[in-house]
Amino acid sequence: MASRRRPPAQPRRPGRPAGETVDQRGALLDAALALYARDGIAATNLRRIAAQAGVTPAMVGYYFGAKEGLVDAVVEERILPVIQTLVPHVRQAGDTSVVALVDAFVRGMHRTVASNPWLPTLWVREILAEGGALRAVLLDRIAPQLPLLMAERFAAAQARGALNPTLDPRLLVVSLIGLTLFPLAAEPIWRRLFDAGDVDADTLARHTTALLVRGLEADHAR
Amino acid sequence: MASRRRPPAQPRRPGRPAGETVDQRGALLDAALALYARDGIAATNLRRIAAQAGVTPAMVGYYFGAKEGLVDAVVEERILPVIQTLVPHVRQAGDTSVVALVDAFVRGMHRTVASNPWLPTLWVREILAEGGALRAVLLDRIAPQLPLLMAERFAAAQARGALNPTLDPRLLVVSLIGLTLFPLAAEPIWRRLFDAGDVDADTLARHTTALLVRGLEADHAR
DNA sequence: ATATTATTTATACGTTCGTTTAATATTGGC
DNA sequence: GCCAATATTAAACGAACGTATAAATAATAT
Repeated sequence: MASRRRPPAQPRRPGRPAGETVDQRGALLDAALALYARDGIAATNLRRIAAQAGVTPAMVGYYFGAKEGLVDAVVEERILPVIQTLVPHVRQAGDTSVVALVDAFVRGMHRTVASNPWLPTLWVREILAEGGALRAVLLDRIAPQLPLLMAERFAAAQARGALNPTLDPRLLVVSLIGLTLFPLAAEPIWRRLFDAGDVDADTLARHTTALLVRGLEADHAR
Repeated sequence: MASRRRPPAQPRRPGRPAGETVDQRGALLDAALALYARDGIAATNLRRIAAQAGVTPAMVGYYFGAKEGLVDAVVEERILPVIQTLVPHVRQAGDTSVVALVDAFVRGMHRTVASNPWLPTLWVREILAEGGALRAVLLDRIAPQLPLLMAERFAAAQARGALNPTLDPRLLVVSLIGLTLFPLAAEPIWRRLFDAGDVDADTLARHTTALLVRGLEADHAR
């Protein structure tokens, strides 16, 4: 866990540091991502990012021009690469069956979030929330690769009679997000609310696929 | 729609206004709620609220003490009353059947949001988002009346064999929110994403209950 | 009629924030 | 060994924000 880097023992004087230089630019990106996820982009000020990275606020201007440049770089070099890892996983689930596709998505999402816990929080505040800084990124860069692809596959499956015909293929994509990313984002809430310390990652995944595949019904083959 | 109230033709002088006084306090609450929903509580400054209410920022101090007092008053007098209207609707759906309970919740939520369009936006930013100003309100005031009640009913139904036994009754409440409030909050996104101008409120509600009751399966009685 | 209370504005204060500028120190090419 | 390019800090500026204060005007009580 990268916490505060430097207890500023003696405040550095200006000037280029000697010897092997550390990656201050990367440190700023890491600090920014961590704070963006914790507090939101708008609520995170450059002084805190700089402090966590162990540099002065002026370095943001030096490396990224301005706050917006830093946000863009975090998106490009830290966030998008992580989301890209989801794509092949879902794509490989081919046109075999709807259940296989849905299962691949649920598992892939859980795996991605397990190794990138900042994702749900960031998604809520910067994509789902109106005015979020990353909504354009979803619409322009992510959507064509994942949501639109899945909607097409659902529509095709429905056309060949392999999917509940009362569903809307596009809304089914929305439902999928609502049953995966949303519960992961709301996890702190329902854990406290229901005192659900016993629910582990596997229980959550099994509940989700069970609801999707079978619905509420008690008897499978009634 | 209550837009800017006063094109400040001639800037008022100080002093108590003559004649029949308007409800400036209520105007501040209305303006605050509208801006809280549009921009978020943290991002809304008192000067804008005051401007939309047609008064000066100092009136916030006069009526509510400070920013936090205004937020509390908006919660107490504008937000909680709306959420309360959901409770009897769901409560009346008694222990008859799980489908009836779920249906009552889906319909009730859609109806509440239809007449209070600010609800999903506010929910995302102030309850779902970490650090949101209203999460404590959910946990302390709303949760015991709705989510906990529903979880109990689901558990009871499952115990008597009237609900898919692979589901978790508590997670089912989370799933319900993820299939109702979340899609309503994300509506601007998926409408643009899928060019879904044809989807109306009824289509959405039918899709949701269809997925909940039956799941993905094509053949109901296979 | 006068005094007190209620309501409202103008103004100013202290803080925080994003950004800019000048200075300072090191590296690397010629 | 000099000189330009690179990397870094300290300091400060202007804008925006929450809040406090004093003055002003009307209503109400005595």
